[in-house]
Amino acid sequence: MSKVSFSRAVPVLTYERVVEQIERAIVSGEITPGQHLPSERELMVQFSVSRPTVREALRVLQSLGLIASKPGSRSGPEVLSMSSEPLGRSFAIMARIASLSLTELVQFRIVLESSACQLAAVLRNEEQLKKMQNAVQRMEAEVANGSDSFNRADLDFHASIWEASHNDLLRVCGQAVSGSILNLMNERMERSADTAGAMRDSVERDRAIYSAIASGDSVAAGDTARSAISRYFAEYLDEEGIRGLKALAPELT
Amino acid sequence: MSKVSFSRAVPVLTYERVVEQIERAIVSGEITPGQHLPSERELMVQFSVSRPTVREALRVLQSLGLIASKPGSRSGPEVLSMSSEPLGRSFAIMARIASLSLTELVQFRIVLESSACQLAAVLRNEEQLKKMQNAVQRMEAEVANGSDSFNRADLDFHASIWEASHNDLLRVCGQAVSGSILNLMNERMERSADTAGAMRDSVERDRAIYSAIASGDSVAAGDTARSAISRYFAEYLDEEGIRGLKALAPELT
DNA sequence: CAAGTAAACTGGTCGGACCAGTTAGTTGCT
DNA sequence: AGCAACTAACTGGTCCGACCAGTTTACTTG
Repeated sequence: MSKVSFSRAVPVLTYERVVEQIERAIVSGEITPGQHLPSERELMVQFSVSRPTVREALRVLQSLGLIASKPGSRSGPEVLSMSSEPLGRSFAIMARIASLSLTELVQFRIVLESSACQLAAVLRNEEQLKKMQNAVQRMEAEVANGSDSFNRADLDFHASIWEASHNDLLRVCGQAVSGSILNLMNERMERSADTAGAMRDSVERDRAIYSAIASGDSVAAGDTARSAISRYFAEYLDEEGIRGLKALAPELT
Repeated sequence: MSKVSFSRAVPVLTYERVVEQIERAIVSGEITPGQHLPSERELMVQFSVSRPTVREALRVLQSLGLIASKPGSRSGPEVLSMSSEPLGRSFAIMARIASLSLTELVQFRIVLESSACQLAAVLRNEEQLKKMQNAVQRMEAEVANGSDSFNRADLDFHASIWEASHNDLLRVCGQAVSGSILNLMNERMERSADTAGAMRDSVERDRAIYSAIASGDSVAAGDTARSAISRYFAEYLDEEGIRGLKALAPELT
């Protein structure tokens, strides 16, 4: 009684097979970032397909963030190293199209960012700690100078946390979802933030997170970050969202 | 002293502008999933570009998971509803190309899966609970019947947890990273699992997680999942990975 | 009126062509 | 001989026109 499981008999498109072959060559390390693919005209003879087909395949690979084409370049399309851009784009699309609720986004961010703080508390080095401290101080100084430079300092602070977590996956996803939340909130409501009071609250929260990370207490860092973010977003969530939040951050009660 | 900030003067590619316009129309809800775009020949007159240009744009949108083209369809490319596939693809690519370490992947999975368990403990309904129980029982029954059907039951169990978390973002990312871990481990080492003993351990772990979720205790559910996954992967991680794990799962000590 | 067929579409692929930009090799000048 | 300017070759971006195989629609025919 051998269980045979047939797979969908999908028609094979020519350009897809070109994509497959090149993608395999890249992810397998056969071609490494920085190297160059053959030119389109060279590829069309190697694959025995027409140039439009080659170009459609290259466009797909480009939208996956795997390669970049530059006209005039004598050396053909360049193989890129990782970039968070296509992932961020997917996140943004999902957030907007996929009926992804603000609740889900906020929960996701809480999970990622508090975990990053836990990791950072243990893995951060002096240089990264210095960056965080510097960013917090700049936030403090910029409270009076309008929201633009303040927000930049705020972003720098969070970026240094991601960096200190030593986990690129956390960083990329966290930053992507943070951006999506900003977009979603910007279009849903007037940003009630940007007032001096809200800025001072932000500084206080970030300072608390910084202290916990600096002390090396991962539990405290996680708890502080969790409750800070939770409290910040709680007012925007519905009842079920609040219940979920309490499950993620029991220390809120 | 007004701060002007110039943006990169990127040359505007024709097909990119077509992508932009269609993408905007889709994410803004102007065209909803299930509806159809005009045919390629119709699009080329609307955009005043040639068909190759239209096709390159459609290929990009297709690789983003936004549309699907089917030859012969009288109604043009269909606008799709969300799918996790492009996101999963991005994850897989990042995992393999981006020098993403197993440590990072495992940390990420622990964070997502334990959080899903916390949420599921509070938000799960009876039907989802039933699914989990059913899956665990099937795992138990299939221990003797080879790894194939056992793994299927295992996957079903985790899938029902994701479902019960009521957070699609967690689910998509969690499943994507789980797949990447499997791939990475499969090619790095012989799968030492699949033995009856390893299967029984899995059953025991999943049963513990199930009990915690069923009891509605989110803290216990999170702790159980965290330590279960951590213990499972600990042997594969390096020293820094272990330190990070301890930061994420203090109850391990 | 029903069944079958033919015409009018669809997307997939191909070949050839032109343009603007970059680059490398060559030429010409000092 | 060394260096600068120029030219020719090649790159990707865009376009045109054409053909094929498949599906859908509408018409013709029994």
